[in-house]
Amino acid sequence: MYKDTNCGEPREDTVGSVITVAGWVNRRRDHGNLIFIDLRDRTGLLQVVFNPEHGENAHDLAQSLRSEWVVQVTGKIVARLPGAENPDLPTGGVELSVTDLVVLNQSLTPPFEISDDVEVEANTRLKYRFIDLRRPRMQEILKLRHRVTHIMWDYLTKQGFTQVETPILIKSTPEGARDYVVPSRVHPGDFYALPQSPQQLKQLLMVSGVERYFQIARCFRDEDLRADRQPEHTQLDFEMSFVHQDDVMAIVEDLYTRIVKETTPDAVINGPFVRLTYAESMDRFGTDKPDIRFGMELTTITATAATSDARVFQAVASSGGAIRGFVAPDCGGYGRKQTDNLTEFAKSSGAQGLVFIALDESAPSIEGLEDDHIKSPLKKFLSLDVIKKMAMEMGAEPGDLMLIVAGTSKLVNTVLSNLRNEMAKRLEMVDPKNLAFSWVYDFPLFEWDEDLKKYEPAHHVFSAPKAEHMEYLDSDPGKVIGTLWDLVCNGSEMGSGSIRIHDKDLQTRLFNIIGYSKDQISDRFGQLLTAFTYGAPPHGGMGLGLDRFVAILAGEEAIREVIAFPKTQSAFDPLFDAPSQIEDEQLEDLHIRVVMPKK
RNA sequence: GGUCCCGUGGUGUAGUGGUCUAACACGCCUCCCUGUCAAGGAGGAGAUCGUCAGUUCAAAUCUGAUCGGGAUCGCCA
Repeated sequence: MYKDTNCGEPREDTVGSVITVAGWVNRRRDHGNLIFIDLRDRTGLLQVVFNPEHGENAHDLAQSLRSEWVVQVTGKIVARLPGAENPDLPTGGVELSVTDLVVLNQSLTPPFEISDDVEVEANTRLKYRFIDLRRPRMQEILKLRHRVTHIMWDYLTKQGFTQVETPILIKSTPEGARDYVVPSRVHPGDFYALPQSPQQLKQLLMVSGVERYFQIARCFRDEDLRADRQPEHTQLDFEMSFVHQDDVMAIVEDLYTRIVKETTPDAVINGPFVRLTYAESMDRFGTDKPDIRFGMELTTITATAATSDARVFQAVASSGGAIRGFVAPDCGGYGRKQTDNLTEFAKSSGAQGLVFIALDESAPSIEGLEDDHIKSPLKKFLSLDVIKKMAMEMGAEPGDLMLIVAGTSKLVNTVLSNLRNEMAKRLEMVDPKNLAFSWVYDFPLFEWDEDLKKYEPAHHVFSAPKAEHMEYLDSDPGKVIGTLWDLVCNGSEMGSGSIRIHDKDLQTRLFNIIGYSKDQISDRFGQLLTAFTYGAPPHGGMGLGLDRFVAILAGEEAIREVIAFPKTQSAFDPLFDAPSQIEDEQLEDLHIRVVMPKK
């Protein structure tokens, strides 16, 4: 070993001991005859002092030291001079008085400072990710992520789960996202696909009798990126036999609560997790991933609004649309600029417009509202009675701002849920330390796809319909509720699970409903259907996004921050310059010809 | 595919038609300095303002295109 002690370890009780440490020069303070170096390794910082009286050669050499050089130093741990202690460092009571210095490696001046409080452009950070990861914050996140997966391994092992690896080179079964694809050399013209998730594999493992499987599994999707989406992400994937919905939820709830408590003691986690049906969640929050840390729940006022003279409202109501809104408390004093800004925001989410009704705080009550208490672009179309009625339905008080959107119910929900989150952010209604988990369950099995004019699986095709809804499978598939749920935290989807179908005939019926042909079914799902004919146990499980979970624990918005080597929004890796062209010989081996797109 | 924001020494920012021969902080280099810890002091180097085209007597600044980054809708678990 190049060191017998870590930089973060020495304390007052080891004063007098002679130690050797090794690490990076974090900072240098050169006083001429006295040189201080903060030496950094994974455990922390240690001040080392070069004093010619204790090591002349070392002192001479130390004059050449620069940031990020890698050095090994030997010396004696001494107590700091009274008054020279540094209370900000755990090792701040002592320092290393150096007798010997070995330069293990020099370093160029790093492209940016290794410090948490320097914000560097994303591209530069990724190009020099190996340096970026030296920052204490990034080291902390890497360790946090490790601890999370460690607890998962430990906990699930104790619960009788077996970790099984599944292939990365598998078959393209296009459903949902676009596949990443790998050409085969041995089979000209054929391709593997990288798994979007190990869904079929884990179900096969249930048929194999594993009963309790888990994997920290890499999943790939060739879709456009977002702050919370990378081309490859990691999920805690698990599956259990002989379980019902509550059994699966109980495992996750216990596991996630433990992880939060053990890794992020400052966080305030709710328990037990809130349970909402999909229908209730859509009704109250307009989304299936509600942030339940604040109120401002949505109200439907279609009937009342339709009685007004506002043509927008009448038109929407008569065409079967929805008029909904929520109350932003104490925002009745918003000026033109602020309301314009909100309208702009609503439009960016797809709204035609945003109707607001500001209620002046000087109004004695809702009943006592007078005409000049009200500000609204639709004021002349809304009678005082209608406004009062809408305010009462929505629970508005004098001084509040009512925000209303009209349109198809899907659009209204999208706009209002985005707007609700935005208002919470602007009004600083959320404490970032607060982790509010909820289970959203009873999802519909299918969604009508307006473009394709057919039903699409709301989650995936393997979820079991509720027994009591079987009768609607053929008559009205949109009505069928599945044994299907999501885990949601702070408005972000953390994972989804279901009780799966384990019956060949039922699974085939589902495939038929979403319009798969016989050939497509046997091509993509033949192996699973065959397996179901050999004694498949009832089973269910979940896939839980690890990156999002760690990001929430770390208080980061983008999962990029919790992935060691992430890609940019255009799925590019500036560190390796990937993707890149390959040699002609490689293409030839793979029987591939490249056709560039026309400009 | 759409919309929006950003791109100025190594890093982060200021400058939004002429006074820019581009400013500031940090970093970097040289010298001085034995108690600093975001050390201090003195001096110095370093940028054709992402790229290309255009408007103009004059462009970092205006326009268009393009490239790159980010946010978001579509898309996507």
